[in-house]
Amino acid sequence: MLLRMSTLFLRTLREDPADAEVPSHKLLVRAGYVRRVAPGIYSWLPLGKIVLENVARVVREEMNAMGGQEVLFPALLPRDYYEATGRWTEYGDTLFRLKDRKGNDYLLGPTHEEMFTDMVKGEYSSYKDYPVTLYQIQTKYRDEARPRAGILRGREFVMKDSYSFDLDDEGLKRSYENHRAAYIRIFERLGIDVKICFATSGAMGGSASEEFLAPAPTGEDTFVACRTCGYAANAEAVTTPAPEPVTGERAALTVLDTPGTPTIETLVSYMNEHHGLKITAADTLKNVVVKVVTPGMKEPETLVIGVPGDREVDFKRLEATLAPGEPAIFEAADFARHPGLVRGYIGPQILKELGIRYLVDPRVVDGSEWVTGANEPGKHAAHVVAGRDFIADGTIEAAEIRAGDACPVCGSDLSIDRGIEIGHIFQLGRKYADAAQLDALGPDGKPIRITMGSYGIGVSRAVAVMAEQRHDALGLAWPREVAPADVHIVGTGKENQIEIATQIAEELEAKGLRVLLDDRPQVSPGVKFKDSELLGLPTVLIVGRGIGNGVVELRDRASGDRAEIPVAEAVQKVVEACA
RNA sequence: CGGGGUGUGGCGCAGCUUGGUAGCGCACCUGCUUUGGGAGCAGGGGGCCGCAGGUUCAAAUCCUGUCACCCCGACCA
Repeated sequence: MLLRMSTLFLRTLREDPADAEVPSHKLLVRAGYVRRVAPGIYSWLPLGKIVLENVARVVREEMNAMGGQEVLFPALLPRDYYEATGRWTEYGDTLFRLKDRKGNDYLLGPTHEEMFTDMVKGEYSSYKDYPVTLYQIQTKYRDEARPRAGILRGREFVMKDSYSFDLDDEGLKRSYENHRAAYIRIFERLGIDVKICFATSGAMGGSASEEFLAPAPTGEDTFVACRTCGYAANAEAVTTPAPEPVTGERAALTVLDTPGTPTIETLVSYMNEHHGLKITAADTLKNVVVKVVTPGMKEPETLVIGVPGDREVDFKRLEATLAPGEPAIFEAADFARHPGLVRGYIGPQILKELGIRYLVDPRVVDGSEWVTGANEPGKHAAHVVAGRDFIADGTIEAAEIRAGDACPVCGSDLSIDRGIEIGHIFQLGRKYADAAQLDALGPDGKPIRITMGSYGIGVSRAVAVMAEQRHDALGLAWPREVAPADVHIVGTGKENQIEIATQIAEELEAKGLRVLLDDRPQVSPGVKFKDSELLGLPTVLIVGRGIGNGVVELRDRASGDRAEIPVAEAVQKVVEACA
């Protein structure tokens, strides 16, 4: 492959586009890889298209190697497939819906569980056929409430999704592990740094689930990691280790006057100043009321969450643990309907009486002692002991997490970072097989319900992730495997440099290298250098002023290393550099 | 959906307060010069100022409405 910039359809921009915030968006647009068409919808120009295809190629090779078979479903789908699983309605506004000329409903596929399941059901019927893994690389459509960050999160994106179909749980586990191993290889080849994190399975349902998060400051997901034992988890899925229960004699519950202390902060300082206590926010028990709407339930449930007073309730974590129930803030009107709940002075002591479910942070173990509300305006209670003065209905992971929190596996300090979800694998189980009645006929003539796994990789997102993880002030720096070409040859000067550069380029092409040649006449060296850095090919060869002395310059984009080498050795040296 | 902001040649922006014949940089075209860090000089092409209505002798500018887009939060490969 030899691309000549004199004819290449490419225009780089000197300035960042006005709508770009994140590095990948700015650079991919400036370097002429993509152009925006509509919110969250982008076109791929020649160089970008090559990168995208390279990513897809790597994914395809590894999926085939692990035994996957590629298929392709339409992006345009009729409604009825999604009606059976209830997702026509469940998916809500995120689904792109349209009608054909007859007025029938169609949709643009946001994901294809139904199609895969249906296809397998249509073709396979014996236990002898299983297991099987199918995948596709397809454009997906999701009408996101707010697309952002360019390619990183569009409404149209390319995704590899695969599904494993197994006869039993052990088989599913095997398929899952195979995918996990394949994903590790894929991201290694793509040069994407990933952290494999325990995850919640969210709207898809299912059990075991891990996310591949690419650490990046611009990431939308928060995850914790333990340097000591390697534990890593999405913030939504982190578990809090419970301390040992506390035993022994305890002071009796005491109700104290604490006028004007509806917040933890005011409570702590009042207690310390007026009641001679020495407490911090962590010694208080904060009780947050929410109402939970569960699909299928008429009335929202009133629920009280107890967390240590120095921590906020993290709504994202709360939602993840309550799913499919949806928590909402308890408003003034709700308090009005529950006179037993005194805003700012709620204590768990009376919740049983009120018939309100009470869930606590795992740190609130039996025997732990707290300062909390006394269920009267201007009054709090001290020496409130869990298990004695109140009994919680269970624990809940809803408190915010912090750097330094204890690792649930080994107890070391956890760090917190942000990452981009680039892959997700999970054991779906039998949800879709149940909906589709997907069975195999067993050796005993009885049907076996198939169990499925679901595995995704954001292919177009991977392009943005690489840009996010591998760039500097000057531009992009692609890993070789996906770069638009192996080497960028720049010919600059008023003598015969371009001719020589072209010769070298042709020789390298003959040796099987992918070459980008800057043979633009009348373009100043500065422009060519800037472009080479912006475009970010891994190896750059400059055929310039050194030609008089018989030397050219070899550069490594990522490291910045430069070396002068004799022209005669240029081809050989480039081949070595690109090996 | 809540909050903030912006719509002016392909891209980035000024002009709007105080109405008066639309401007700058990049990109593009022509010529000459230049050639190792986004070149210089000269000349040139390209814009129903988001859309609709209104006020006015006159609207990019003022008023009303409307649409779109961007950014921050709740949802997600």
